[in-house]
Amino acid sequence: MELSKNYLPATVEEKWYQHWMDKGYFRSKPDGRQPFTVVIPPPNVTGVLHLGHTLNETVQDILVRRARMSGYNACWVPGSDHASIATEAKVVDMLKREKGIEKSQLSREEFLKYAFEWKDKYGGIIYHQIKKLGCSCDWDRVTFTMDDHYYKAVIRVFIDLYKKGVIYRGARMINWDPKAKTALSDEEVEYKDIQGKLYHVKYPVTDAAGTPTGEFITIATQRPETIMGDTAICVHPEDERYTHLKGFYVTVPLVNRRIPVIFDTYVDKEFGTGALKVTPAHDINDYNLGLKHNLEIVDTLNDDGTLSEAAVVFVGEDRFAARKKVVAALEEAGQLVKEQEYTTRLGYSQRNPDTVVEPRISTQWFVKMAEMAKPALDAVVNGDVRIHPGDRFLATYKYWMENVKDWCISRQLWWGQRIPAWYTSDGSFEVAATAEEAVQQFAARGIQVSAADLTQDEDCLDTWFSSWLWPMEVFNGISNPGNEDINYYYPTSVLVTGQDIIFFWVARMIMAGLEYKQTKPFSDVYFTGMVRDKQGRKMSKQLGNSPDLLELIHEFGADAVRFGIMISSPAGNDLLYDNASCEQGRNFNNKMWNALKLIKMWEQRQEVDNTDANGHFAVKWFESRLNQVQQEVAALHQDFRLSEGLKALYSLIWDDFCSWYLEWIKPGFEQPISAAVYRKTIYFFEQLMQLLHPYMPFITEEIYQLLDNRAADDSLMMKQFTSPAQPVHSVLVEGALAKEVITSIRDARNKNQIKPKDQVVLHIETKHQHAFAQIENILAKQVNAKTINFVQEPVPGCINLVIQKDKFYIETETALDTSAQKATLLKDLDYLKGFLVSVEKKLSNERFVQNAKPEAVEAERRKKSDAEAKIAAIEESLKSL
RNA sequence: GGGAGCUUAGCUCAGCUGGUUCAGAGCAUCUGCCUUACAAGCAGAGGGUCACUGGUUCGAAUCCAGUAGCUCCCA
Repeated sequence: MELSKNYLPATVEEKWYQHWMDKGYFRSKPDGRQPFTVVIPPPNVTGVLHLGHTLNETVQDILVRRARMSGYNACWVPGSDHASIATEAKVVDMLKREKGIEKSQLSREEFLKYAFEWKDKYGGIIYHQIKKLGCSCDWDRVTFTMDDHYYKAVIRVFIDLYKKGVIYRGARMINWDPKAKTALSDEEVEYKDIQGKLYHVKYPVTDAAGTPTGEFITIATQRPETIMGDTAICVHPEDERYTHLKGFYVTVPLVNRRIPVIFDTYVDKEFGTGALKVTPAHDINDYNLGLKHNLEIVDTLNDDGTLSEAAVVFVGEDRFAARKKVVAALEEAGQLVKEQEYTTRLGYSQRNPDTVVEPRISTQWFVKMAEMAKPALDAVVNGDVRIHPGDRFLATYKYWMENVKDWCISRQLWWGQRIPAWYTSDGSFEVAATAEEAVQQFAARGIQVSAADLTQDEDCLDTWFSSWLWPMEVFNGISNPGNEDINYYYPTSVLVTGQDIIFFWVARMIMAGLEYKQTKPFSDVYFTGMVRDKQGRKMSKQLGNSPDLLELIHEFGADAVRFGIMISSPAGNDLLYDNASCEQGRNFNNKMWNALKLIKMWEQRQEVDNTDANGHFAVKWFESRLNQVQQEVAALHQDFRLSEGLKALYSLIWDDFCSWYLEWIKPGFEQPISAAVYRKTIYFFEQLMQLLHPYMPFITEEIYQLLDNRAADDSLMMKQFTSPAQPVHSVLVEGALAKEVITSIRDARNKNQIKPKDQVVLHIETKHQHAFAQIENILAKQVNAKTINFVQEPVPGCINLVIQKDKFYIETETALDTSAQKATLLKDLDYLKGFLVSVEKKLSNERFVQNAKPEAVEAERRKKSDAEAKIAAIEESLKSL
């Protein structure tokens, strides 16, 4: 079969993915083996995979494939979550744009029908991309957080936690997204530094009877549009500027409401004017102050961020438009003292990044976190759940867990699990799975109602309230506890995810796992870094610096993309993505492809003889080298240092196998090759492909299949690793010496401008002739030497080289520049002499000899004798020049 | 404001418990090669006061303290 000039990934990838699927290799069923379970961090159904996902999925596939080849029953469960806010927004948008329908015109059921249609249409895109990337997920296990069983599981957990008193309903200050018109949890708010203004506004002081004293208090505020909601002015009790105002009042500008001056140490005397306007409805700190001082709450905003009736002025205006108008009105009234530039931080909705979150008092559902946090914290602190890399995130995790606040889980949305709370007309409620059960519960309380009298809570649950059950419910562990799958696969092995969702998800999954399975959900957490562009900027749609995954795969091939993203991705660090690394991956593919072509050329040229392949130094050496790297890679995997594992394999394949080994065994033009060496070479290549397979599944399978005749069921992806033999140290040392000698001689040839085609005669003066005798042929070929002689003394008129303790004389017809050689030798000599001095100094230092470890002293002694031998060799060489 | 981390070659990063397997890798750069697997390649080479200042030590990129700069998390 004719092999193409370069490796062509497209058809190969298509072919093998289909083959693996057809054979059912990705499927997992419980059996007698140990499970290795990974659940995909559900990407949400709104989008496409970006490079961050790509990194994530690639890491998971590497772990899963390697486990599958190491005797484990590997199970990787794919899925996606419903992304309540983001998806609902997209569906609302689509309805308006494409069908001219407003959400308000639809019933909940009608809306959900559209949402599911939308999900079916776009949810598959992500799965398609994961497949293109070569991921070995068990596609029979795809799970969606709105699946029937999943929905029920979420409701079951809600009811259970409510009954345990962990979930409660109450009015609290929450984060409000006025665009999505829903509450958010604290974690869904992202803070950004903003250049804002501080407005200084003066409020006229009145006495208790309401008579103006003629005095004013000036406050500084960033949000003048909330003035109408002010219900007090607060000053520090020890602030002498204000102590005389005890018992006095001020009049709120524009609305002329009389509010008290209160005193609290909460106020910072140094900030602004030292006087704080208190707006309990619109600021969390003001809210707390209000609670403490029994202040009235005047909510001046509607749920869409416009001013409400309570604001009296500018009713219906958006909060930011109202701000301008209020400022203008204050100025006109002469109550605006000054404006000042001011840097502040504003909270933005994570899912509507252009929307400023509004603190708002609202009745919502909450999960009490303190009790659940405790065991989840312990699990990580005591190492039951191990976080990689290292414990860099331990401090963050600890801090959050120790300071965790209650979790607001209700969302004013339709796309999600509807809260199973049932209300009577007077507002009392019961939490139950169905209206019928609620009726019974009411009856138990002595309240007689019928199901028709009850209305269900309009709100749905936070998406993370479903995601935190993921490692359990993908195996129906909540909806059908104790089933075979959950018993076998749980707890899962590794969770691979971004560090940005450590609180949203990782922490909460641990809580849920401990609550419902009394066991951690996973043993290891591997945090990947963030993918940035090569200038270090975050990937973003606005910058347009995020490449499209399918285009990348089209351009370079999936293996090359996987390579590119892994090679530059040290564990946990951010990775600066550059197309160049995919190019490197593509070139690597090509290198392997060409090595295959070379070896296939020999297939018909085998010469059966009696030689033992291990008699060939190259074979002996590469075998050891292979074993060595195989051990290294295993150790790196233990530590989740996947990037370094890939580097080791890249170098083993490209440098050791292609550049050295293949050149060493390569027969001359149209010459035969020893059949034994050929078989061994096939074996090595197979081993290399197997080691690399988890990283680059497609090309490795393709090469594996082409290397030899394979049975129909023989697939590299299912081939089990064998444990590596011990590398032979002495052989590795000899190999390293051979490389050094070859490189040095080539360098000498270069420096002396000997043309590649010009042959030389090499004379070797060594005490270890046998070491060179076994590589004589290799050496001659690699340095283009006509003959090699072993000598006992310097050969005049040659290029002189000293490598380790041996001397080499290169005889050539080219005119030699001895001064350059001399200079090189003198430079080496100089260095060695300096080195020797430092070693001798150490050895003559009594404190060193006494204090240092014996091995260290011994090492120094060895350095000394080595250096002396080298110096002698160089000096001799110099003499002969 | 509180906390965590980082600073090593032009770029991206390795360097675990202090000692030449300590100053490394990949990419980029330079030189020479169209050598019958590969120019998406081959063969070589040159790049670094290990941020700065002190300290501990016989010995520090490595341990300690301080300084500067950068990044992230939290309020």
